[in-house]
Amino acid sequence: MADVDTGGTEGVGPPAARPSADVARGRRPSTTREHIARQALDLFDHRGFEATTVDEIASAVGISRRTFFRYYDSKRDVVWGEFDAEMVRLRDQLMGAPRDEPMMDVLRRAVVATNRFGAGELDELRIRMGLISTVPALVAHSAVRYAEWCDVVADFVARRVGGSPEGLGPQTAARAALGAAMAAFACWARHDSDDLTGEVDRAFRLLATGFDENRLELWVAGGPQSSSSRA
Amino acid sequence: MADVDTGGTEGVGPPAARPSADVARGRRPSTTREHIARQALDLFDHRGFEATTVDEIASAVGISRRTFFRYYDSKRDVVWGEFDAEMVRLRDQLMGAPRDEPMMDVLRRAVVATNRFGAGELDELRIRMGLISTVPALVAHSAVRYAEWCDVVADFVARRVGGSPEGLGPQTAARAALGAAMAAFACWARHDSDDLTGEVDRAFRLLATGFDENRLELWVAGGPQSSSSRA
DNA sequence: TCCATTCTGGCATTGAGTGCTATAAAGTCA
DNA sequence: TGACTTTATAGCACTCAATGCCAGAATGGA
Repeated sequence: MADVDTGGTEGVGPPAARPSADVARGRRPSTTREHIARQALDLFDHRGFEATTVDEIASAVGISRRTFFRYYDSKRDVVWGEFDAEMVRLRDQLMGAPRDEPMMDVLRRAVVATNRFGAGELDELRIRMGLISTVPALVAHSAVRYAEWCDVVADFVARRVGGSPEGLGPQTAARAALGAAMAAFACWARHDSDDLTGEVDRAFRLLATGFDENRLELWVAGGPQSSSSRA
Repeated sequence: MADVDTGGTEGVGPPAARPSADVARGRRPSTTREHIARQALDLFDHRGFEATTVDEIASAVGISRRTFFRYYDSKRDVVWGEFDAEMVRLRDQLMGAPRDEPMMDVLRRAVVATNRFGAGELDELRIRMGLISTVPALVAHSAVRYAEWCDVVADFVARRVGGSPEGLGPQTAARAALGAAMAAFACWARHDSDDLTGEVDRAFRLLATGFDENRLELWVAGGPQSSSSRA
């Protein structure tokens, strides 16, 4: 697990890794991660992910191929945007929850909370999630990116039930929760459910009730919505 | 999802795809998928997956690089061996279960049943699973390979609870079940739990009870073993 | 022997990703 | 203004996975 980070971590020093030093020294970056991501997503959306080469992205942005790889470690990583920041938010949500709130409730609320987006972000997010859940190379890469997500959840579960985060219990809970979240995102990205929050919420209710086939109200779309689903 | 199959599916015609025709016509294959897999796994185990090139595998087997790619679509696929055959077994297990047996029980039994291995296979399996759950490139590829597994489970769940296999319910159940299975395998491959069946069994009991943090007996290793865990 | 079939090997090509180096652009300090 | 340091960029060379193409080897059948 050594290439999970987003920011380039190479010999010299990547542009985005500058921790807002006192003053801006040295040559200024000629572009931003966001700008590259926008151009790239546009190309991916129109021509397809595999059909778009890094050279094409670079020249669309107006930088060299080599510079592209200083902003993103790989072509795949572009689709993930600023994923790391959400990881911090997730951890905060989980660790900050009251101790007496049921574990699975905390988990559901945390995932819902970290996935609340403004109307302006939703279009781009749908493109991102659509790519991630359909393009084989990105489906594959998602496993690596989501490993970090799993670690955070496993830590949380281990605190609740005791034992090591590496143990079977926390690992199983974390990976199952990941599955639920991925299913919600994929369904939302595919058909035009305008209620991402509701999908996440329903998925986690199924998870928390052990997928009881007798509680049909949990399985039917448009079932009882949680209060938090009215974003 | 177009490159999920194991057997090479290229222009000419792959060796392993021959459906046992009447007689053996044409030049005979100079090796087998199994032979290649053995040599490759040996190299991966000793030198590491990334440090082993396809050229090295090919020359270890005594074939050309080009021929390697006629037996396996990619270097990653070698680690997966004959994964497709198990997919058929899983589907049979799920579809053949009595209708009145609880859904999650069927699922648990099916996964346990499709993962029963002889003592002779366990060493190689542990190497395989260790690689799959640690090497980033293989962790990534696992998402693509397991997509098929998810489809099978989602079909089964959809039959039980109604609705489309693409719907949120079946997708969530399938991906969560996959998470449970992966956690069990990873834990077994990492520390030397000699009881793969037991790990799978425990993971699915957690899943079926909604990860209830109050039922501590489910979370503790060595808790109440199911009858089927005595392999 | 001729022929169709099947597998193999070599060659060329594409595309991702990395290491190295020279250079451009910016601020700092004298 | 002119070194000097810092930071970012471009270009080149290289490795490696993967794919298409084609010639040729091995095999059985007519």
